[in-house]
Amino acid sequence: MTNASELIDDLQWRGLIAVSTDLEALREALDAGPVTYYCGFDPTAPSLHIGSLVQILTLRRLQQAGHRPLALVGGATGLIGDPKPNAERTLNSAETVAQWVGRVRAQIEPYLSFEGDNAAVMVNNLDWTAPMSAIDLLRDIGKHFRVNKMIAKEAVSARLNSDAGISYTEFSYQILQGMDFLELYRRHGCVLQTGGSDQWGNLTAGLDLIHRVEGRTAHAFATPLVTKADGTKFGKTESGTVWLDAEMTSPYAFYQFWVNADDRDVAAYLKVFSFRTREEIEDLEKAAAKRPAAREAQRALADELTALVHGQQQRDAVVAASQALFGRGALADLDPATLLSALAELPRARAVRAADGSWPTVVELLAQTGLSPSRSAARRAVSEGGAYLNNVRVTTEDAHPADADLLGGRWLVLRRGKRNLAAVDTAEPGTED
RNA sequence: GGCAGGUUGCCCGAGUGGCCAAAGGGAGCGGACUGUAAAUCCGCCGGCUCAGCCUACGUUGGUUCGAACCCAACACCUGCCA
Repeated sequence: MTNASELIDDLQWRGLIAVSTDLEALREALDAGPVTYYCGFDPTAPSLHIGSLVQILTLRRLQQAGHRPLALVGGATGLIGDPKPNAERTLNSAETVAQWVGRVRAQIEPYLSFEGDNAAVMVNNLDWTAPMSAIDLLRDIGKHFRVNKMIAKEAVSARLNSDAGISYTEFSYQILQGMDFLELYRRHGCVLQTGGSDQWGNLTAGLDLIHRVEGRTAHAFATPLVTKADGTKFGKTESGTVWLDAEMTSPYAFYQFWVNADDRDVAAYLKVFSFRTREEIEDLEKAAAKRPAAREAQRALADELTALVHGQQQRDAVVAASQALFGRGALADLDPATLLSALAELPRARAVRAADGSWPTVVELLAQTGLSPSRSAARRAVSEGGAYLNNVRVTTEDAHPADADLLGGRWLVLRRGKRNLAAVDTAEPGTED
């Protein structure tokens, strides 16, 4: 077991502790032996996204230090909805939530070990919430919650002051999460809860409840909100949220997300997400400062996380694809296998010959593949010198691909700007492979 | 309920009868550039069958050769008074 000071120091150095209860008390508890701790994930979508990765990896870090994780998937809280600052959530059906519980659970499992003395346990708060009657909830739990305190919580007060207001349903959310901590304390001796800083109000609801009911002081710490230097929301790209599910965000897109991290953010991301040692991370920071254009730090981060989330094999495939697509060599020189796997990662469009045997113009293809939102934009891209066919700049607006351009006799690679790529398949419909 | 002001492109915001697809700023996009990052500079930034046409300045209708701009009604927002 890693000693407590080392563990806490490492978490602090990584910037993973944004707010916490008494850290000295937590150190003592961690030193006294393996601590059982938990973090909850609500099934609000069929997959978690990279924002949740901070929580998952924090669970993993603590387990690697010898402590015992409980990963809670909120079958009950997912039916209620955690108050968002701006708007009331739409309720999902019980079937949907149940299905998402299964998916989210399967998504978390690979990061934890279910063997050994500190084996992880998956729990679902529906198990203790569903059987409870309204009377039990109001008498046994509700009596310990002061409304004055509940409305003071940031999530609730923001909503009370907003036009959206807040439903009793969402107002009650903190009671359920507080109850979870109490229940896990009773069932598993859980004395530490982690979560995102936006959850702090909910974490403290549990601490208070345990204190009132059990007379015991438990611990909690919250990870910071991961931010981006340009002020936009972390975990989003032009094409939407970066999900952990390979079907929803391809491993290639996932890898590209990290490769494209801003220089100003990459050091912080390494600390939060990477399992590299402090020395290794500091070396990467130095390399980034010295030669930013090489972007070694981004590559290291993308490599590690793609392997962690999608596996070594996928990592190798997307790295090879990225090198092929962004490399210096001519695409025509690539071996067919590498070419095909690289193309598999890209958005795809199909092209057919016109009656006279010619292929559609590059402008047409840019619009069709979605690389440019309209034909006007595609035309502009060409006139600005930002359109490429097989990584060669297209210089005239009426340029057509020629048969000689077809890679492997069939494919075209289109690019707009530095990093937006798409594949065009020219095979006759029905004749492909 | 009364009075006053407002509603412009992704956002902020100028424009009060033709020179307005609409100033300026932000965001975004492209290029240069040191590998897909940043900074900086330059260019672009409604659509199309692109020297032209179409759509667009809250909604609907009207005045006019011509309207984002004038008039009327409606909707929503803001301020002051009750």
